[in-house]
Amino acid sequence: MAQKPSIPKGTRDFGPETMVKRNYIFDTIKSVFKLYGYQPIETPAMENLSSLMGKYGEEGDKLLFKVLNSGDFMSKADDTVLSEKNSIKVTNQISEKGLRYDLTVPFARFVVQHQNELQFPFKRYQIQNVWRADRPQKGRYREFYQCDVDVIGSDSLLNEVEIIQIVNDVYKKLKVNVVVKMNNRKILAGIAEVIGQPDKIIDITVAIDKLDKIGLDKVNEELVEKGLPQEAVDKLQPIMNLSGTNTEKLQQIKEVLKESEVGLKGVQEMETVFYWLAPLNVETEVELDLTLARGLNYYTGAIFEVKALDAQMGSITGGGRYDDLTGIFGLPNVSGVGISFGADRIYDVMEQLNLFPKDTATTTKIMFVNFGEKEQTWCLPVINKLRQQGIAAEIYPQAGAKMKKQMNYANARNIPFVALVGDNEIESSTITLKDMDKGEQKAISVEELIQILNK
RNA sequence: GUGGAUGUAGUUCAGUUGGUUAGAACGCUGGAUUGUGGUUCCAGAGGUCGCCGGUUCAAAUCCGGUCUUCCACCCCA
Repeated sequence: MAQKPSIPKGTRDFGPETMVKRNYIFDTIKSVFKLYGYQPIETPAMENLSSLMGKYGEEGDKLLFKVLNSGDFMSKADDTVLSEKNSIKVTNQISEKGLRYDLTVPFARFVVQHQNELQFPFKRYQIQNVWRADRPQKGRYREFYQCDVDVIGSDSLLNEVEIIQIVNDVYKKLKVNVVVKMNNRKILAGIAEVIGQPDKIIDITVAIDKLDKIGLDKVNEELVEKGLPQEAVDKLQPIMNLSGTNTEKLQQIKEVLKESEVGLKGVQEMETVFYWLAPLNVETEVELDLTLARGLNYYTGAIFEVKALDAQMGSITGGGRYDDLTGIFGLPNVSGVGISFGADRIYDVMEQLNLFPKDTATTTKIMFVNFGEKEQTWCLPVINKLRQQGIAAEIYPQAGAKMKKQMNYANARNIPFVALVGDNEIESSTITLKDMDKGEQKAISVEELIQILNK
């Protein structure tokens, strides 16, 4: 007895209607990327585990899918390691490949490996799926697509400005209302420095990040729990209570950070970005949010996060600047900045808000009813002609199938026109064209048919 | 990884304190209509009640395990 087929947890099949909508998102994003001069690359689904481990923090390592070695890997494994039953050590013995967790780290690897073939600053885009062994929920999958743009080999803040423009253009095209939240790791480092806890920066940022969600009191509790002295937590309070416009916030934070060189550098970077952005008439709101932390620990400068305004969903796009990602792979001092659009979450948001254009559902424009082999033979050259004109056309493949069945098929597939060619039409060299929406039909010539369908 | 909910026809869901042969709507197939779909009418097919085990004379219903989906935490696109 055949077992019920299924797919792994957190993965999905996509049917035709879903794919049409997904492609709409991919095409839109891709068109904007190209418009700004980015070039496409792809990298393998698998990377060497050594390239992936340690880049996403401790949590990230756990969420990596590891691929077993090929062959009789167990016989080669060290017995003492196996008997220890330590998962991490055993993994090292039996797995040396893993599925990519994001597109940024493979990109850094790519840049280092191909540095001599690339023209810097290198602007690339990459649209591929990534895998995370997370527990699935709404808007969280184990396999999902990221659409990344990065520019590497330039530390100009113009790139940050460009990324904001790209975000604006993409969401304007998709008709999704969003807010771009921005922060800077240097400011966060400065804060840690000023309160005398520079090595606690990760704990501090992770806790501050939750301000919206759990409130000030709980954040303070968590900070104390993580081993921060009370006086340091106290010093942090004015920062968490910042308010006003971006400029006002920066003004206040500058005061707090006046002792910290890094911190002031961060503030200055933000000021520059906002200054250059101002005359560009970007409609999307860009908000300085000092509670924005982002977990990925390779970020060193600007960090971005984009949230949909009209739907409840985690961040749908995120990124930032990384000063030394390529350093780990042997190419130091190359700065990059990029951002990643989460296609699956964007899809969920657009589905919720009903933002997909209706006509994307149509594929074939006209279907020829198949009355029999003789009629079929007459129709095929006509269909060829239509296709040469770029008109999507097809014929029902079963010669002489019941009319009702054929019409039903066209209707179910949302094909807007049906052509009927039987004895009468062949005799007079015409085609009876039926408009499925209006239900009207008329006899016309092939030339007229092309004209009507080309509209 | 921790805690909670969920699973019944292709789909969305009913199903009483455990009690004959598990239902509805929509969809599907055939017919009314042999050159006309979307409306209507008639008929029909379709279920190991997620999976495995246990309690019971008897389990969709109670218990345990497991998997899926969803929710919260963690983290994130």
